[in-house]
Amino acid sequence: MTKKIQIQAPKGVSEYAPPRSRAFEWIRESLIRPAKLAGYQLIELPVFEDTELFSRGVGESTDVVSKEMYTFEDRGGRSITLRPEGTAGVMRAVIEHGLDRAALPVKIWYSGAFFRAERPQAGRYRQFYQVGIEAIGVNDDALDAEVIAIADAGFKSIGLKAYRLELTSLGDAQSRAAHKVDLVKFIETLDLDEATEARAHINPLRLFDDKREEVKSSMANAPLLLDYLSDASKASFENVQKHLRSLGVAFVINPRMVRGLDYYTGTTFEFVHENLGAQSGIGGGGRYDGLMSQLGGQDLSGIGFGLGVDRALLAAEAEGIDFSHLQGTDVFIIPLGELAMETALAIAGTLRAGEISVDIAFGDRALKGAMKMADKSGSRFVIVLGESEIDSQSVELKEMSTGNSLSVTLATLRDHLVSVLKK
RNA sequence: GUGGGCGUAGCUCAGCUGGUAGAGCACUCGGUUGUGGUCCGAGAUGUCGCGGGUUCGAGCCCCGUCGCUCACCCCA
Repeated sequence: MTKKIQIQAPKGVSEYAPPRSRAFEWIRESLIRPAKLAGYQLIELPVFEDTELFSRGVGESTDVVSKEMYTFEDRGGRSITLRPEGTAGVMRAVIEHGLDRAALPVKIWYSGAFFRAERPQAGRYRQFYQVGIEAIGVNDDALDAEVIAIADAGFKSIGLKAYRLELTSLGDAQSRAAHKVDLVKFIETLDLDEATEARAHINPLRLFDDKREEVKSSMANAPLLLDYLSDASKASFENVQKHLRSLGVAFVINPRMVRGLDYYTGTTFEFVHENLGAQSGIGGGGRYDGLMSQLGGQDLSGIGFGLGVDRALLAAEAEGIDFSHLQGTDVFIIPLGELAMETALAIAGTLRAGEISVDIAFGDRALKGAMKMADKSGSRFVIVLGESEIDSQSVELKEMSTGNSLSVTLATLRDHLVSVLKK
């Protein structure tokens, strides 16, 4: 006798089964809809790429690349990595297909699963979902602002309120270089443990992101990059803010914000939710000047964002957003007997062809049980279909929320429902 | 990689100082003939994560192990 071992999902993956999957699907759609309405076009990419794409694109010095990638060798001996983020892959595809040789900017959206080999915790998964956009080839402050506004519109459309948009600028190369000199000087005066010291050495900016109180307080007086911006960078950053204000997008400046990926330059931003756990970032992005040329393409700038679908769902749940409108079909048909089932199937087909969703009570259950099913399904209307209805070719269309019903002939049922459901 | 918490019916959990298991929700059927949401009745469901130890006896104690979870690091 072999012992049965229950197979479980791999550690740390996020999966969504009904009924929660309804909310997930709706949120994913809602988050990306503003981008579609703004002229962004879909790109479907592989979930795995040549490992070098990420080490070169995202940056060898990032934690994401150095210790969080799912990397393996394929049968041809190539080093393959499950994508940990979206931007590098989009850049690769844009270069590979020459999309950047058309009119600029190239405006792309994507949606899919990403992978990081981290220790899971609330809101942090090994497989997680993001939607994102990239606008490549135009350096325009108005575009920066619009990209941010699109992300904000996505969050607003699902009803989120308890979040803030944090904004900063990493400036141009010379601004960053000047700041780095002083920052390193400052950090050298601190008494840090070895691991933190090492991190500071790789990227001193990362110390701003440390959550430990002692590190936070010792960084309180650290020089801020925003104070080192060149005149041009400063003007550009102010311009982005001006556009955001006129768009009515609320934001706060966070000069201590740090992004985890190395390619960011200029405008960077993060959406932070207020009642999630430690993993409170629900989306973020920024401008990246050198990424494309780094990957062997033209020297074009780009800006984009990634929004966490899993976290947006958690945030929506934390805010108590109501998903009940997502459940149930428009119509639930209860056939009584075999002939009625045949008719029910035919009616369902006709209605569905008119974009009306229809469920049927299968399995020959008692009327009372079927009514309970209809009730629990959340369907808006129910139709009981028996001999008398078939004889008369008309049904009682009962609205579950009110209990009222209306007699409608089968011939006019579809048109009637289309007009009722339209509003 | 480091630290804390937890693993009991499908779900949420209770189980007192050790005496071989319970509630609520959900589910099925019923409360007379073709109409749900409330109410009432009946029913099904667990190798108490796994392995070892202590004990006459362990869901409760000890050791190990696996898993989940939260936090650090980092990030969506």
